[in-house]
Amino acid sequence: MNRRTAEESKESIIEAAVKVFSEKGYSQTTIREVAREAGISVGGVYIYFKNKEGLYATLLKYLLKDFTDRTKETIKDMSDPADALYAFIAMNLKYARRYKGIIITEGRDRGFKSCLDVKKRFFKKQRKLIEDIIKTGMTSGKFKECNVKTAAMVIIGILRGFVFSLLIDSTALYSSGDCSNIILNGLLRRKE
Amino acid sequence: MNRRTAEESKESIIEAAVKVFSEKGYSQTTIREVAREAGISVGGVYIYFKNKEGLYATLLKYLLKDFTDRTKETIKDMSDPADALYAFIAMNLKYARRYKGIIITEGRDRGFKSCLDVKKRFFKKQRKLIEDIIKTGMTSGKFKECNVKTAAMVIIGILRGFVFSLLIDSTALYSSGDCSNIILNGLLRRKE
Amino acid sequence: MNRRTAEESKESIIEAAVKVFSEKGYSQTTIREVAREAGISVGGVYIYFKNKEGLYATLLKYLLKDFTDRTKETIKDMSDPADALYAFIAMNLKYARRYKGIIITEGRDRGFKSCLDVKKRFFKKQRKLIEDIIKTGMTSGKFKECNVKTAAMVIIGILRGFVFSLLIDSTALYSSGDCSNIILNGLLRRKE
Amino acid sequence: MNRRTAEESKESIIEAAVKVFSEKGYSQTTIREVAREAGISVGGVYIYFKNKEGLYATLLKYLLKDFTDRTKETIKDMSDPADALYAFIAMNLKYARRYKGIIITEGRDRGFKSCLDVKKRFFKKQRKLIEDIIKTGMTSGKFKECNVKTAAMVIIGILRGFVFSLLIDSTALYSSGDCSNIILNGLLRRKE
DNA sequence: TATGAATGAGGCTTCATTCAT
DNA sequence: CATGAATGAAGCCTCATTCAT
Repeated sequence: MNRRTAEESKESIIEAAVKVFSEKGYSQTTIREVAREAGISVGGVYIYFKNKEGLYATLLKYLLKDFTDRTKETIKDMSDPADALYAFIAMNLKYARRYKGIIITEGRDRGFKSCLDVKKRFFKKQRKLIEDIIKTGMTSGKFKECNVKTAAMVIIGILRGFVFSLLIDSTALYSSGDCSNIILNGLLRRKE
Repeated sequence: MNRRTAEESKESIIEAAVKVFSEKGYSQTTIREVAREAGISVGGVYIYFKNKEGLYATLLKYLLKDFTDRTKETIKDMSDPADALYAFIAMNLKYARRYKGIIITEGRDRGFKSCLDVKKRFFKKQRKLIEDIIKTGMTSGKFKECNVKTAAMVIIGILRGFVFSLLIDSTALYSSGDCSNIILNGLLRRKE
Repeated sequence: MNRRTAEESKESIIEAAVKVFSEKGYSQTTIREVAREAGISVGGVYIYFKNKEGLYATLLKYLLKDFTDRTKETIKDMSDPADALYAFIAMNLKYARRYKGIIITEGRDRGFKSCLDVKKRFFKKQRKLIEDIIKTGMTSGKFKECNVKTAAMVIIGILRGFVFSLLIDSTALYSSGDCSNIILNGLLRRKE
Repeated sequence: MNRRTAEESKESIIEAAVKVFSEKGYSQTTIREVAREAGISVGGVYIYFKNKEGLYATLLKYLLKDFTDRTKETIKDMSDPADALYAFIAMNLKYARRYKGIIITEGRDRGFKSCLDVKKRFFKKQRKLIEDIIKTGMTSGKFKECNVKTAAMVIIGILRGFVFSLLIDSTALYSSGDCSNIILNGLLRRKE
């Protein structure tokens, strides 16, 4: 009846879930809709995932790992920290647009330990990436001295904020360039 | 049986709703719980509000207006734009901590036109406030020349991001001071 | 729409539950059917009972208490222990016929601590009643010396067995008289 | 892939089913679990059995026949009816402990005509065995005169009750000896 | 206005059974 | 024969909303 292998089915469910959760958020996503989108029956979803939360956690892991990998790959060979930061930001904004419903998650998933852990680990990795960029910038003299950890958190905050803004306006907001520019230069006039 | 006036009842419902929605987010909040918190019956809520969405929209209006008013009041007499920006940021972070469940809202409320409009209007006002600060800074020569609108949006993004970060770590993150510092000075070393 | 008071509704649900559980046993009873039998909606059942298990536990308590009370009342004034034992047995068989599906419960409810506790307490009371009868009989010299506790348990076993037999044959089996006779006299011929 | 013959597979399924049904009862037993226990696939079960009910009926037949055979074998050469009755009771209690989940069956299987028939036939055989013992006892003058059929049913009831008691207390109850003693001697003091 | 019992649609999940391989 | 992915009906439970009092 169905020609797919188990692996294919599981993947199609994850992909469907990415799509639906991303559009609707956790609470508003129904298993039925994920199943329909994946071309499988409702019961079929439960062959591969323990329950809704388990599906969501798996999807998160899958998505965030993919994102981290791509980001690392992109940044890897950049020597100029400003370029790297720019690339990092661009990458984030791109992903954010696509997966806003997942990145920004609603209240309920605070209760899902499995999801929280995945996210925390992800954000730790992200912060590490930014911290490395900033450190490199400081070492090379291109960035000024600052508290690396704090700076990294602020930048992550900026990016998160972007995602949230998308949920409200959904139209293009500031571009990666504008964003990077402010982060790099600040608002204050240089005394020169 | 109940001594409250209609106005009092309505207000107590809104206050209860602020509390509960803020803690649990939209989907996880039940009318029953709001009613209990407000000391009114379930049916009573529907006397004052058409439905859950209507209650939420009203609450948003109430909360965001209150916030805008307070912010304006705080900033009003500050002459130094850096101070004003700092105050603005501090105010935001404080509110964010308190009302994270409402500020960050889940997928579903994208579907609530009434809510979206309220939020859009609020963010427009907020942006206006920041833009004014930046303009003042630029006029006075304290801030460098930049695209005011974009800068304002980026700052708002930073603040939104902070709220979201709260939902994940819930522990203190960066302080208002750290945040302001980066926004004002940027990461790049000044050539001097 | 519905003129019943809350108490009436709750009672009608319990009565419906007694009927349905008794006919079908726990697993095969659906909340929907209980609700229909009680003339209430499915959701209505959950106003009064936390869940299926809770409804079952309540029903058990209700039914078993009623039974214990009636039994005590019946036995109370009987001076002849043989008469009392006979009455006790008759009472049991009568109830058993009516509530076989509840008295004999299936595997699953072994997992319901709340139910088990109710049943254990019930059986303890029952045993106590029989033990008192036997003791009285022994004191008066009408019953021979024996291990009271064991004898009581055996008698309870006999009665339980009767219920179970009903589930298989459902037709009348042995009468209370036959049953009492064997318990009282045993099979062995008296040496005289 | 699988080296078993058809017969071996079928047997391993029955044995697995005996184990699982006995532990969990009919409703709580899933075909999946039986299959896993039997080391066969879910679909494999349906090769040998029409459906869950069919498997259960077969299992019953298998189990009860085995029991009847062993009981007959045990009793066969006993000349003293009291000894035989004692052996019969001991045998029953032993089996009951092991297969309580099957002996005591939940509501649903009342609907399974196939199962009912199997059980009825089994109980008829059991009763026949007891009746023979009692008759022998009466003929030899060891047992007093009584209604053989009724006495047999009461004894069966006692044994059934024992099984049910196990489901509630699960701890040891009365021993075969205690049980036999009461059945043989009754409670009433002999006038001597 | 106020109450809160009642409704019923809809969500999550399980599981006996089927069927393509 | 055997596999196990897939199906889909059905069960439990929740909750926004209504309405008789």
